[in-house]
Amino acid sequence: MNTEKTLPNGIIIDTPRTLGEVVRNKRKEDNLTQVELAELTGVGLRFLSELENGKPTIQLNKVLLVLSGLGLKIEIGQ
Amino acid sequence: MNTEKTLPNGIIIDTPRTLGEVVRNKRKEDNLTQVELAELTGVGLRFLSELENGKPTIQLNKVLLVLSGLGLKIEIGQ
DNA sequence: ATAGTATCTTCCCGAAAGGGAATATTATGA
DNA sequence: TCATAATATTCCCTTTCGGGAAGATACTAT
Repeated sequence: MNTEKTLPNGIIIDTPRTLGEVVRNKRKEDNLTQVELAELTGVGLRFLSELENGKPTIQLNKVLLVLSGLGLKIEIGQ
Repeated sequence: MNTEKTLPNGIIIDTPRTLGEVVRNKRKEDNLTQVELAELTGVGLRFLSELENGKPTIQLNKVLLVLSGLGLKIEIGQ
């Protein structure tokens, strides 16, 4: 996992795998199962499993749903 | 509470449409056509057009390719 | 305004990949 | 070990992607 932080609480997402690790870590911090998070965010269990395992070809809107449900913000900059 | 809309040098991505706007603006700043950016990043012209227009169901890895090609970083935080 | 040009969007096709629901596997605890 | 919870994977149908080309807009100069 990429633990480099450029800003407080900000993690650079360079690959789908990094994204998956961020999601899994936050979900566990929040003491949620995949089933609970899936229901909370309106995505399927399979999707969530694949997201956390770094599948590259998942759809953007569902990623945004999950991040939003976890209270995470996504930011783009130089 | 945090009333900041963005973190330093960053734009919060809340929807696919916002992402599309960021990509289009950066591409134009760099004086690239869609054809040029598509070739540069290895995605199709149609994909790039759909990305810039906010299509929700595009694939994550291709988004990352385009952002990387534009020299943009993606970051996740609270 | 009009012509001409550059750029962007949309259509078709086949191949590849996505998603939900169901099933299988793995991890955890008594 | 065995039962249960949690996670990963399979089945089947739908959707996306790239490529090429046509259609639609935008831009520029006269």
